[in-house]
Amino acid sequence: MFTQTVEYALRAMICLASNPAPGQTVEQISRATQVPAAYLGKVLQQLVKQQLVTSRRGAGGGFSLALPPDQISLLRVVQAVDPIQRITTCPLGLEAHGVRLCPLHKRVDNALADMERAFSQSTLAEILAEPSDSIPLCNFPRGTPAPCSSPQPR
Amino acid sequence: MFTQTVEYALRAMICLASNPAPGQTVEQISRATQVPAAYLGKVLQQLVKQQLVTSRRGAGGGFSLALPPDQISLLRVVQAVDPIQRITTCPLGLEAHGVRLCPLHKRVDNALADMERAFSQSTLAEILAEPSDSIPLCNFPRGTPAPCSSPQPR
DNA sequence: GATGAATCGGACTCTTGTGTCCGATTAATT
DNA sequence: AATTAATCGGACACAAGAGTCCGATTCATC
Repeated sequence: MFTQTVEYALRAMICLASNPAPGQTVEQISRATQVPAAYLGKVLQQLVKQQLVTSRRGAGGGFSLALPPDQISLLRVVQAVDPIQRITTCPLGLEAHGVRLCPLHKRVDNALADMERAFSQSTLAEILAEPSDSIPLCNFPRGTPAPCSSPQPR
Repeated sequence: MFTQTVEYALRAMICLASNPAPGQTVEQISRATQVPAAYLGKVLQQLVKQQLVTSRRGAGGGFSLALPPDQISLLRVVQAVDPIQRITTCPLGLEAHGVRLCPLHKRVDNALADMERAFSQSTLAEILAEPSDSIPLCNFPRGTPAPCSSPQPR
């Protein structure tokens, strides 16, 4: 249903949002999100190009959010890497349908619209603030000693 | 978002449902749905295997619905050819998450659940019965002389 | 200025979805 | 029995998604 890339992008954005210090490297994000580093680089590029993320090259460089986490909806992330294509005209190209979709495509498009709405309604900030035993990307329940953002030795 | 195959399968099922006479051939369905005949054959095979469609080989053969149209939901068609994969366990394999999804994956899975629900609620029969100017697969507004199920010369 | 750490971009590989083609099989008709 | 109309299955071709690799570039630090 969703591409790997969308899943990866969401993880990366959550990772960036969960650590206030700017400039996480691909390596760091890769470790936290368990996304293959080389591919993660590509995904981050797309996010940079869509201006959801900023990057700095060279030593001390890395990636940061381009906006505060409460201003980035899941939808924006999804649209940045693999846009939800709404059905605007009849896929069969039937003239009689045109913009007035038939009942079949109307339903499919409505489902897509619901999806958009759902994703537009939650932001990175909201997700991180939500009280839950499971903290995104973190393999420790809330309140245990080792926080997920602590550097892990390799 | 949805694969071509899902779109094709839905069209084919609507086509079968819209014509009560059993045994439409790949050629006929292909013409009505504008799906490449050779590929449509593959898609129909999947629907046969999932027991939504029956087939008869040889002269006079073709495809028919295996169930009355009011007992076939869009969801069943979707699940037959490209199942919506719900998120049941943490995609990162984090033990602390397990079945208790984190807020991020919870939201994604909720969206998938909404999708399932939406598609489970409409049937082929309902779609065909819906009053609308646009009749599925048919390039003529309701009430015009040439019905979509009439045989087309080539 | 040299070194090292990092992103950036392009080229490549691998897998999967989409689509074609054809021979084998099945069944109705003549 | 021969012919014809149809599904069925496998092999192949092409394109796009997923993932790897490496050289070029940028920038901080020594």
